[in-house]
Amino acid sequence: MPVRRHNWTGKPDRPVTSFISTYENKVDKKGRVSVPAAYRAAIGNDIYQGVIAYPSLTGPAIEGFGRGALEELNRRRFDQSLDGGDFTQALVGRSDDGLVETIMSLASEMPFDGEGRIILPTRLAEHAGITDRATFVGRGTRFQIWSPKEHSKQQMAEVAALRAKLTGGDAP
Amino acid sequence: MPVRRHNWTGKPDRPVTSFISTYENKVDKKGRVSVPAAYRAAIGNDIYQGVIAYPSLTGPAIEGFGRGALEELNRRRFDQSLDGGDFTQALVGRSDDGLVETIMSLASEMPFDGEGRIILPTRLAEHAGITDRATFVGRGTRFQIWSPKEHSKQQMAEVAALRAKLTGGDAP
DNA sequence: TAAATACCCATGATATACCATGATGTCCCA
DNA sequence: TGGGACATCATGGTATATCATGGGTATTTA
Repeated sequence: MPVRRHNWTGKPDRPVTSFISTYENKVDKKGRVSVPAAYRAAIGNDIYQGVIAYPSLTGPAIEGFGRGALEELNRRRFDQSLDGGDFTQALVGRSDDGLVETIMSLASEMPFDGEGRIILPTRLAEHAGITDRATFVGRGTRFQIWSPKEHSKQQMAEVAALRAKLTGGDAP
Repeated sequence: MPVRRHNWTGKPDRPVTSFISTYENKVDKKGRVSVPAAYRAAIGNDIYQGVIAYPSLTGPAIEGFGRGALEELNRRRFDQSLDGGDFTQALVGRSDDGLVETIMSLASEMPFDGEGRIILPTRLAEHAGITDRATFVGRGTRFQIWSPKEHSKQQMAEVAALRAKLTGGDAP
């Protein structure tokens, strides 16, 4: 059993690995989905082999991270509150920081099985409307999981908006 | 694959490489194309030996650059949100950052094989109308891949526009 | 004890690594 | 300066490893 250890040296010892491209995978009747191998490689250096996920607050999707990124975020949040002398926040949190804390409470750990699959918790799957297929969407520093149908709608909207912005206005 | 990952010291260990000139290469029936040796040399200092590409949002072409550039971009994005104390952005992204996030989802990683070739994903090839030949076009900090036919049209249009601007009068 | 989860092995499809070859370009020396 | 030796490059094909997927069985949890 791997011991949980953390790197407290202060600087990340790995790149913020990039999640790119989109993949559509099958959800079997046990609720398992393969995380795309490219994503696993990006997470691969984490001690904890799995992903952290929580329901997106802006749409019917699941947001996913490697555990390393999440801990990096929390560590820096903690450090910052100490550096600012706000020990109260470090200990009990502060109300106007509620968004991050709410997200933490909504997050789930989803460990890989031997083949690199995860089990989508029903709560998350329902939020994203995922039944038999799941679309993994790279967003650079994190990734999302969509139902293929919702995602194709979303992607068309995104691309259309960007194209309008690039061609409609005076593009650089 | 025991390839050592990026040590990510933070500063780029390579100059801003330049992609110049135009090359037309063959696409074999497996979808492989040789990346021009000159481009490979420009990317060569990257630890990741390959290119990142995504469909151009403004035309039938593929945009490409080295992977190192991508990691640098994402690392900065992540660090900035953390350093700026905007932890929410690190978690859910921000709407005005949509360009980067959409491109990440559209992008593909294309590693070199032993001979310096890449495999054009069908989605990208179709977007650019590439079938059996591909034209690599250097654009300075990045490059593009066109179907030869589309490219010659595009190039004629570009040259004509330039000529008009230069001869037709003094441009603004 | 039933249900849910973790662990193990199997398999077809596909992508990757590896090897081979001709053509073109470069360099060096007479 | 001519020409040959050599290196590099683009290209083609085949063997191998990896990946996504499926299912069975042990093991934990309620």
